[in-house]
Amino acid sequence: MTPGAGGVDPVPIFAALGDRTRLALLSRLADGEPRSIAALSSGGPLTRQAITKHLRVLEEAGLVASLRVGRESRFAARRETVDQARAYLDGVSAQWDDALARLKAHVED
Amino acid sequence: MTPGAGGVDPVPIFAALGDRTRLALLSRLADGEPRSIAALSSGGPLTRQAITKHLRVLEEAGLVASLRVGRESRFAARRETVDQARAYLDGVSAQWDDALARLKAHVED
DNA sequence: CATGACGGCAACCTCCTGGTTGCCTATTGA
DNA sequence: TCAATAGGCAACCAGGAGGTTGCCGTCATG
Repeated sequence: MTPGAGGVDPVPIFAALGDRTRLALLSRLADGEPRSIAALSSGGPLTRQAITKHLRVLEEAGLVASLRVGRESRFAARRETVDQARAYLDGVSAQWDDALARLKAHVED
Repeated sequence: MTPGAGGVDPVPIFAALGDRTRLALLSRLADGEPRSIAALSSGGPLTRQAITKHLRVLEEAGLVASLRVGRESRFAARRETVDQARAYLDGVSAQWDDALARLKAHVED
């Protein structure tokens, strides 16, 4: 968990992203428009229940937020969490750069 | 899989990242230095076999590359694949921006 | 050359995950 | 008011993931 070290645990985020169905759901929600469970499960081959479970996983990872409105619950993507995942990967890359920089400095001293 | 659309399948990459042990391994390897399986499994509580399995998962996701050297196989992180994951998340964020931009344009027309 | 370190292979176990089905509650609206 | 729609809850199931142990091949070296 070394890189970034920004409090947030990236593991559940990546785990949530590591499933095709969930990644597709997030992608559909990534325009910011909240959608109901029924809307999200219609069309696809999966049961409403399966979609619900995936949405809960995304929600617990913070990638999505739900809001109950009348008899339906609308889900929308949370950009913040996506950015945290990006930041973590940035940290990993930065580690590389630092190592290279140190190596270079050492060679040039 | 919509965002980025750059050929590479991001799902196995995120799935590989979505495990604490593997994320820690990648983090240790992210300085570019290749390390042997024995080196990577010494210290931690896990068996060499467990570490090996995790390394194979990382390798199949393209996050790591192995090179046999004498009697040991050395693993090193592959920056390229980390960047592909980042690029995917960039694509997700971009979808947001586009939607907002379209909305704004629509309001202002 | 014989011994120890490195690692692959396979069997096995347990628990979690993705998915289904059935049923029940609540809200909507004709 | 009552039927239809949206969704929650729980049980259940198959398969995969993470991990262990045991054993065997290979390379290095005292």
